[in-house]
Amino acid sequence: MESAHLVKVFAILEATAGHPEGVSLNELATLVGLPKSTAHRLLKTLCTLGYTANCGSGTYRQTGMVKRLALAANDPYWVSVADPVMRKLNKQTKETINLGILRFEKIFYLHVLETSQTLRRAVSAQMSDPCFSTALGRAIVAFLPTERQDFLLRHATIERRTPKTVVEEVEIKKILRKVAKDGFAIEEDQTDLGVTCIGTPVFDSEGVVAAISLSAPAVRIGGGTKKQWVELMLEGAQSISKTLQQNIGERLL
Amino acid sequence: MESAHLVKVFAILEATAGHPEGVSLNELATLVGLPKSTAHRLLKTLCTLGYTANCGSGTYRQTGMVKRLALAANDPYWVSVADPVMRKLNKQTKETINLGILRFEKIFYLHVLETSQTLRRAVSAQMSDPCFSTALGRAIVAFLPTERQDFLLRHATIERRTPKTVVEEVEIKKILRKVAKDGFAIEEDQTDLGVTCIGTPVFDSEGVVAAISLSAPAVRIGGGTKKQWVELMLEGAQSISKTLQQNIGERLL
DNA sequence: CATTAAGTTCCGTCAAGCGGAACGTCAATT
DNA sequence: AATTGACGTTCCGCTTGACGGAACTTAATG
Repeated sequence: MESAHLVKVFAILEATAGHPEGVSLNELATLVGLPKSTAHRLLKTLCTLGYTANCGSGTYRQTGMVKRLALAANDPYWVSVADPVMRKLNKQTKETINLGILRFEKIFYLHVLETSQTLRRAVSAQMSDPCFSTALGRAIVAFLPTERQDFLLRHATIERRTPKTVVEEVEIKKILRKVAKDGFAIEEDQTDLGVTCIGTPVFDSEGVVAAISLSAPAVRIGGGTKKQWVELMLEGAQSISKTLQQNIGERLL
Repeated sequence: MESAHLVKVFAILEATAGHPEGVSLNELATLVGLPKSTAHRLLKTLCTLGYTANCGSGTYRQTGMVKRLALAANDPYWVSVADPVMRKLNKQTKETINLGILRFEKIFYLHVLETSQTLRRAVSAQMSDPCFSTALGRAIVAFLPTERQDFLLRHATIERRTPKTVVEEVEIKKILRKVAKDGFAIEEDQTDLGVTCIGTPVFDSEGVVAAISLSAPAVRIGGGTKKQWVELMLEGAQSISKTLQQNIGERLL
């Protein structure tokens, strides 16, 4: 027979749509006509996938990810918001600045401003990279709810891009904790040998949605420079976040 | 382990989001990193559920249903569009006029204008009824793609509300074909004995999204009156459809 | 403190998803 | 017209993970 499973999942999603403040498990279960335990299991799965969230005391609500299902049209919007800030960073540092998002367990580049210097790592928009080895990825993942992090750790392909790429789950977890503590990610030789990246997270009103990163040959990132650039990147990301949060609802399509 | 299934399904949905014109199976499969046959199977399921559609020659696109997942906020919009028309019908006929939509295999009433007469069938917004026995439901289902109709026939609970309720699949199919041919649904004694309903479908740019119905005690619907009211209901539904189609995109949130 | 209602977890059963391989179909190329 | 290749679609045996009743936990109420 056909996927009865999906019918139920979507029924639950539709049902949560009408209740931005959250619905109780019971209400949901009766509304969609499902046994409590089944509704609960599905809801839990949806939570680990990030489409719903448990807002305490057993009530559930949709997250922004559901909107994003329909509105990948958001991509150009994010680019348009981030671009001015990225340009400024690009000018100040003379290095490559990227905007990336997490989509099906991979990092996709939405926007890339290349360094004007000849030694550069050439990426282009629409390309994707694994999410644990990139500063961009780490800057996003570290700020996701832990259940979603665990899920990604278990499912995302962990690819050894260079001999130095960290691939042990325990190590990755340690790194993510540090990123969460620091507020930014730094990565050396993880995706390409000789390339260092600084990644900083971008938040909308619901949490991380993207990150920006600076990537440059390690030889150009000295001690003082590094600290300075981290500051610039953090400021940049915060300024993008602020714009996103001010425009809540204005540009959802 | 956790629902790998859902991850894939949502990956596909997210991937289709960026391509309103449609994506080829191959592109999708490689984009989300899934074997072709798997991607194809999931896509087919999503199609029968109505969330994607096959736009010929093996390319697929999202339908408006994905938006509706996130935007049950559309409900008030539809009510606001339909209300003036419904009021007019209510005044002209002096009977109860309903606006309903199909949601997880049931008909939900979004808006009800009751007759002023004392003999009435009392429904209220937010209530739900089975989809095959109501004129409202039939008026919607009859205009859905056949695969989705079949799916509903197989999954929706077919409830015998009165001794006269039609419950045989073959009979229901026959009725739906007639509704599709006529452009409206008429139902007598199917949900409540002594109650007759006339249902007419409302379309947005993508297809049926709702229906309006008139429900009245059979004793008040004579031969001439019936014909006249069907005309009025058809006109009303068309006028609502027209408004919806003019506002494409304007009010998606 | 008993009682009820709601959320959460468990677990044996078995339906249903999986995906490689085989098959159709169409169009460009020789 | 035959050949090739690329892509969409279907098949089917293997195995996974969904199912949901019942038991358990927690919170609110009298």
